[in-house]
Amino acid sequence: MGGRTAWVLHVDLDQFVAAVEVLRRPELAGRPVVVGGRGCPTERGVVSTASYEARAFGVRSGMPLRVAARRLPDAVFLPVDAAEYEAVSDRVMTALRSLDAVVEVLGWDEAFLGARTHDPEALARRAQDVVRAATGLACSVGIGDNKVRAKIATGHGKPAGVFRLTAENWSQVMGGRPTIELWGVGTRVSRRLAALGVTTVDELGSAPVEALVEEFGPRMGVWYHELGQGLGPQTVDDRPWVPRGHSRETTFQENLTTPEEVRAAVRELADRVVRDVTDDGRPVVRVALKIRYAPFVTTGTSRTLPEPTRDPAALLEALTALAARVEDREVRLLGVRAEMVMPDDTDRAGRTPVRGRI
DNA sequence: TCTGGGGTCCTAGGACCC
DNA sequence: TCTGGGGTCCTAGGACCC
Repeated sequence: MGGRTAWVLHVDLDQFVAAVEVLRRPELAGRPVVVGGRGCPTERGVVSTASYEARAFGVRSGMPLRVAARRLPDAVFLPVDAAEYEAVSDRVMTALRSLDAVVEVLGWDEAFLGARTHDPEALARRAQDVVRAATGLACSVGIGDNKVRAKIATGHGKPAGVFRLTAENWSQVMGGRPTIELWGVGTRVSRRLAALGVTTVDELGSAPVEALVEEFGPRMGVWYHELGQGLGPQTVDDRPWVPRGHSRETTFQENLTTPEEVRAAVRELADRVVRDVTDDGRPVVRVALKIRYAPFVTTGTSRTLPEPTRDPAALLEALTALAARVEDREVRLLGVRAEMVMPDDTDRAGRTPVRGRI
């Protein structure tokens, strides 16, 4: 089919978690809905997703629930129901797979589509149609000549729209914007860039790569330089994601104060992680414990096992042994993690250094 | 304002080996 | 005796994403 060009589309559900809640409680439509934690706005926890009505009052993802409740006492506060979002997400992805495109799942509410077509906008509209037909949910679609541009384009299409971002309009659309609007640049990196005199996307793209490498290292320095030019990977990969590990963590509503409490909590988390890796089926190579001391100081400790093992008793022993390294101070959070052997055919080479698949 | 939970990947320094 | 350079593994910490 000569002439068809390769496109990357990025599909992103609009206010996914809040929209799913409204879907099963239609009476909430039009009301400010805030989903987060256990749904109790006086507890420790943050906003997972706020509906557009709640966002109008300044409520944002990541905001402490207590702050959200102060801004918007009349909002509907709901607990996170991961099982429900996963089920709806499965229907979304199944709908997308009915299209003539390669589908790479990025998380509950996001996917890349790879396709060769004359009319990417038509494919985008079809994606919106099949998702709406299957679930009743709206999504936005970014169209790009690579993943970076497609992903960033989506934000310009929200809500429920389609936006195209390619080499042609990259500089016009993004050139004057702050670096933090790039996918993979957060507050820390944008601040370090500003210290180098780089504040806009165009400035990042034209900065000397040596200076970026000196500041951020050989991989990240080069990656940021390319990001500034809108360059990025083009390959959409539909192979199922293989997790590197499993972890469980909890923030305690009241800080733990004794070693006995810490041991018991680690034990409980370790039980769950051992169940998770047993379900997964691969041997564990490394175990780790994350500790957040009061008021908010995070640290960690880890150990590579003498040899990979699937034995639940040995894993439990290795995980709980890490608890002995916790200092005798008030503990706000504990987290337990196990990393597994990766199958031989997992190619790390050439992978995007953009993190966070889920 | 007072900061979740589940992830991934990168960097740096020290240990150890050749 | 005083000292190189490179490679790999381990651990801790940092940053980012959804």
